[in-house]
Amino acid sequence: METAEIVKVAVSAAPYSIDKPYDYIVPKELQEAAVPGVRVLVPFGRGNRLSEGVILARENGEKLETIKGLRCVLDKEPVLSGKEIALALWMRQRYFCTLFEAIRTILPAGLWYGFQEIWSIVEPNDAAAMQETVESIPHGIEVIEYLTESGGRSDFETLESTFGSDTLKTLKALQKAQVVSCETAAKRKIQDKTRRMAELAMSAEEALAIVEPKRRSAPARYAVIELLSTAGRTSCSEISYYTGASLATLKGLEKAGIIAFSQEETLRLPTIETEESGPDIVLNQEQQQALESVMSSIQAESGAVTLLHGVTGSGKTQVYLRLVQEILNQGKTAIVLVPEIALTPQMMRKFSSYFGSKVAMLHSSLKLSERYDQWKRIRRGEVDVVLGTRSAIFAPLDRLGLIVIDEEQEGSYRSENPPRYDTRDIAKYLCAREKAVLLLGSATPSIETAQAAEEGRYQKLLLRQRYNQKALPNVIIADLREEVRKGNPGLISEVLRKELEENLSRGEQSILFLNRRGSSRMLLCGECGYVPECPRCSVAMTYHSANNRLMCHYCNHSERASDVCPECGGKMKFIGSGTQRIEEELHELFPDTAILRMDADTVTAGHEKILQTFEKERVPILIGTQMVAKGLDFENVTLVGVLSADLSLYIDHYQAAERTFDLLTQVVGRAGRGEKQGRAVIQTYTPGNDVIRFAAQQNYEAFFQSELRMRRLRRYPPYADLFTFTVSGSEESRVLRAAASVRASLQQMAGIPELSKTEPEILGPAPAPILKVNNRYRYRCVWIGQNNKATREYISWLLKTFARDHTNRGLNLFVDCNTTE
DNA sequence: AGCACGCCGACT
DNA sequence: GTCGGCGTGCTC
Repeated sequence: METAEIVKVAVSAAPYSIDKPYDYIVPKELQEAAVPGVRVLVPFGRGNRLSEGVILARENGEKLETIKGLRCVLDKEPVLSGKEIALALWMRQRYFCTLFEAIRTILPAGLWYGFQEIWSIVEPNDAAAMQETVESIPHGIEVIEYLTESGGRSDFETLESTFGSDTLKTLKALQKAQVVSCETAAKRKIQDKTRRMAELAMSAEEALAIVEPKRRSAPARYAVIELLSTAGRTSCSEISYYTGASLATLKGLEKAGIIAFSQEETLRLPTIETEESGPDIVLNQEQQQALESVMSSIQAESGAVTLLHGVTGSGKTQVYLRLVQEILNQGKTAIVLVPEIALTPQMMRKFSSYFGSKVAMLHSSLKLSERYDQWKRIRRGEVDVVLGTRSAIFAPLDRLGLIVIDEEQEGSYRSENPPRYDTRDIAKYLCAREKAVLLLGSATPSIETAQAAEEGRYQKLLLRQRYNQKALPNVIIADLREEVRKGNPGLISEVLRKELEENLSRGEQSILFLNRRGSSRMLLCGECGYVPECPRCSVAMTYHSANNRLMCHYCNHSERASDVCPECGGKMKFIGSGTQRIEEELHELFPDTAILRMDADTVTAGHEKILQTFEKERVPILIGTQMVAKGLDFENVTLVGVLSADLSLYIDHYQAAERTFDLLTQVVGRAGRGEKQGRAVIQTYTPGNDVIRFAAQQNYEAFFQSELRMRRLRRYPPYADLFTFTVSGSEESRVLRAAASVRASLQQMAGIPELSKTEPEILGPAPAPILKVNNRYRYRCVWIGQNNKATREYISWLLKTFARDHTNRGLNLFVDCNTTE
């Protein structure tokens, strides 16, 4: 048996149905470079087109005929460690994605290459024979002529755009005839940034002696040498800045051998105004106890999970900061995660005031290059604390001791694009592996987390005291049915009106929430009721006043907004989030009162700006949708009104109650942050509803118990796991038929003894909430069972079988566990 | 998925 | 005979 160096490669061109580590032989010239964790180019498939891949492992194995050779290595050193490769393998079986998709998620986007196929003319041995062959190939002459005009070479994209969809065929034929050749060029989207540095190439005395005589005639040269003799190695741009010398002057000095150039890598990091270091953190007794409990878990190195359940304003952040300090003292590192919206400049400033340059921030407003450079810093070990949103969980920290997930119930911890990972799962995996502690912080923990804590699977810590002992706001429930009976058809109830009046007279501020998620506006025909829909998706398009266009959020389709109905010729009018109507109603009730509104139309002015105006100018009333519900902290706000508490309650989703409770609790918590007692009015059509009652009482425990009962009854998480199978395709009838076949397969699956133990139930097929997106229809089936290894293995098998079945060509099937939508 | 191979019908 | 339609099967 002949042996050779073989590498296992995760190939990007392999779809899920055939994904596995593929073997490749390492050619002699790549023996050194081809190590696990580096990216490579490999021939893949019948056409041997080059595909990007990552080496997972290397071994000495049998040199089989079928094994192809590695084409080239793209990295000087590994971009993935062995641990990260293991994580990718874990993610694959957990989220039904390919290895390469998992790897792409783990690494920063800026690291990836863009590939170009460059086709070029081969110098012919026999020009006449070549001419003949080219003529026999369809479009051969045109392509060759084009290539000749373009200097003998061109990239595939350009060729395809000039010659159409048959271009590849022509090129392949020409390649076979050895008239053209193809090579793949890789180009990084984000380049490493370097700067030119200069230093003296001789002693300072010698250098000065050379430039001194010409001090008058060449002052710039003298100034440069003077600067370098005191400052040492300096970047060329800085030298130019301080001396006014041009790059030409510097180059002249280099040519004369007086100074020497070198390259130094620089990192593009966002500048944070470094404040003086923060004051010592003083914890109250509860906080201190929590700190000590977590510290002993860390000491125990058991990879435990702790829930820190602290009411709004109980100072969870203080505990996080102290914990991180302790972790750093032990020579370990920490990741602190916050929800998408919460990573405010204040939070960042706080962390940098305590941890200075040891902390790296990863948030959504970073540029691709900045994000990539932060990643490099972390990987080099220059960072001990990472503060960021969801994807920061993949920060390549060594010696990890602690992961904090703040407001762990937030939906933004789940990725909305595949692989749809849940950050809490990844964090649990990492902590178990590193024997680190996972701390889940929340004022309203998710039901799953609270149950795990109740059952003792997680350690549970409570913070009951509000900071400065402030009382929770008084909450009044306003029955909107009663208002209708009394003949008040408006959006503002009698109770709320009175409370608003009182606040106005006292000069205190109020916030009114409309329980709607977005802030979008739509168009509607005032006569026939026609609403413009996206031609590719089954959704109404939203109106953007900035460009007077209708846009679709699902496929990015956009078209000019017309003020005449295309159906009946009637006049189109706006329907919005409702904030405008509320504003109008308030103007009638309180004619001379200033009102601020935050919605689609005011978005261009900037949220920050509106909030600043609200705070500084003490505008009496602010109206907004859910986007203003979170994280606002205004001293002078003593009244909060929820205009329509029920709206999020009757969404067909197992988390509807949990989300409503969470939202109401947060909204109510906005009132009375300062010295004065706060009040909240919750308007509802269902005042008897438990969720609303418990939220009004700020009684998490009661909500949790009742919701848990409900979940058990309905077989929702955490008592079962819901796997949603979505089939999509461009022909509705085929999609529906395929979805029915998925149901049949699931029913078969339910009969397997290993799975029937979990008493699976199957629902559907039913149309997805948004039937059509991007011209693809979607139907779903749901498997209610348990997310365990056996189930996942059968689901994986089902997915692969579906993809391999030729009757399903053009259709797509994907699975999601305990989905967000 | 993406690609080549192969087996049939319509044509110079 | 040959060109090109799509059905079939594999990807180290």
